[in-house]
Amino acid sequence: MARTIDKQKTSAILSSAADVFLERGYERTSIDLVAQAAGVARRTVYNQFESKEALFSAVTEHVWGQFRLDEAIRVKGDPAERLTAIAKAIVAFWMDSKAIAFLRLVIAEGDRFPDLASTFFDSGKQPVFRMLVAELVHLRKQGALAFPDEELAAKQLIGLLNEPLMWPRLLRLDGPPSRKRRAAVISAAVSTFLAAYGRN
Amino acid sequence: MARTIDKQKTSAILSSAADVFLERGYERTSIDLVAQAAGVARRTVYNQFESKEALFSAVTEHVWGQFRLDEAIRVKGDPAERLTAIAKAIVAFWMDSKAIAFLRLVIAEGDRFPDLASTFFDSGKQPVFRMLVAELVHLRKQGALAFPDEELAAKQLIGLLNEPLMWPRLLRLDGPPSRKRRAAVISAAVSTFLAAYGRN
DNA sequence: ACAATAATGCACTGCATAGTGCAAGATACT
DNA sequence: AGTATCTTGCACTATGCAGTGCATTATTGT
Repeated sequence: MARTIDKQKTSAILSSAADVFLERGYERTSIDLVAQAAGVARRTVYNQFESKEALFSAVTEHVWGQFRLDEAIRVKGDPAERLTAIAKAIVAFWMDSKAIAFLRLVIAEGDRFPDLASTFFDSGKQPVFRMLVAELVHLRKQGALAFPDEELAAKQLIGLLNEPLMWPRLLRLDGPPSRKRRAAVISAAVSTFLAAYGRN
Repeated sequence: MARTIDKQKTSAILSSAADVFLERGYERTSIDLVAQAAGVARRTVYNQFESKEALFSAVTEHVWGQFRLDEAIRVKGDPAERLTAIAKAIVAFWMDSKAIAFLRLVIAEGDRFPDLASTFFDSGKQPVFRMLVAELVHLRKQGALAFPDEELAAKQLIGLLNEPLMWPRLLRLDGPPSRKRRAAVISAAVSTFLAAYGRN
């Protein structure tokens, strides 16, 4: 063998395709556009990816890898500090505009690519959600919290964060929130949550 | 004049086009599909609407008219009852699967049709939001509630409702919630909110 | 230098679709 | 009945795009 597939071009294609798909959606993205953005011949795209659908799948996996939630969240201290740490992680996840764009894509193309929504959910939301539920159950066992339905409680906390911070961005009505704004929303969310379920 | 535009056909086109656009999105909807769904010649669609974009705009306006929030919300009683009434209205708004589909469309096509998102916000979310804010301010003036930022408080309440009830539907992970589930979420949201901000 | 293989460019097919033109038929007002 | 006007169906243009074939060029390990 004298030459192998150019890995640099492969990743240039993946990364450019990610940009284009995230910005324009599936239908309005042509292979021509992707090739041009990657500085590569269209034929090369087809040499490396079976079809537009295959490229799209590869792209979603690729993009996905960039969003892995930081697993190393320091959860310690009193209940307020522990919940604040998790809340910060949730908020940080959506800070990246690409994460928002990806969510838009999931919502828009979820019908045509059913795996997309479930993968997004399983790999993206679910782990945070599970961690949060586990933490809530832990705190309840300690007697620091009291609530009847831990899953609903977890969703409530997430809603207290996402509705003010993520919604307007999903609808393109706002840019990323300032550090101050984030801190205010996180603080209000944790306070509200603890006022309802805290036992102190 | 011996004949006017057939209003029945016009509304058949609008209504069928709404179905198709809401289900398939803008790009994947062809005028052929719309005409077929409406039981009308494709040429007739073009006789009545300038272009696909014009049809789409007419459709969004038409769909929009079906979603007007019920203005006749009975807000009376103690704070819990008053907030529950508003919460019910918010939840009811999203019960209709077409409202969810419309939201999906707004998110997906907001880029290509910038008016869409702002109109949706101004005519759809904003009125409820304003009403809720006004009610919160009213209750604060009465001394029944205490909070520093009424807009944030309103978003929190909306988040407590939407995160559990609307999100999974937007991502096509769930169907419409049962009456029981809705009641549970509304009750938990109002309780949580009052635990944080109630003064009794 | 050589050989193997990938990248490139270009022509090409095939298909879906937006939008137009037009003649024939249907419809409703007078 | 007569007339104006809308509807319909069909042919047609133009465009964009997915995907393929192939000859030429560039690259890289040996």
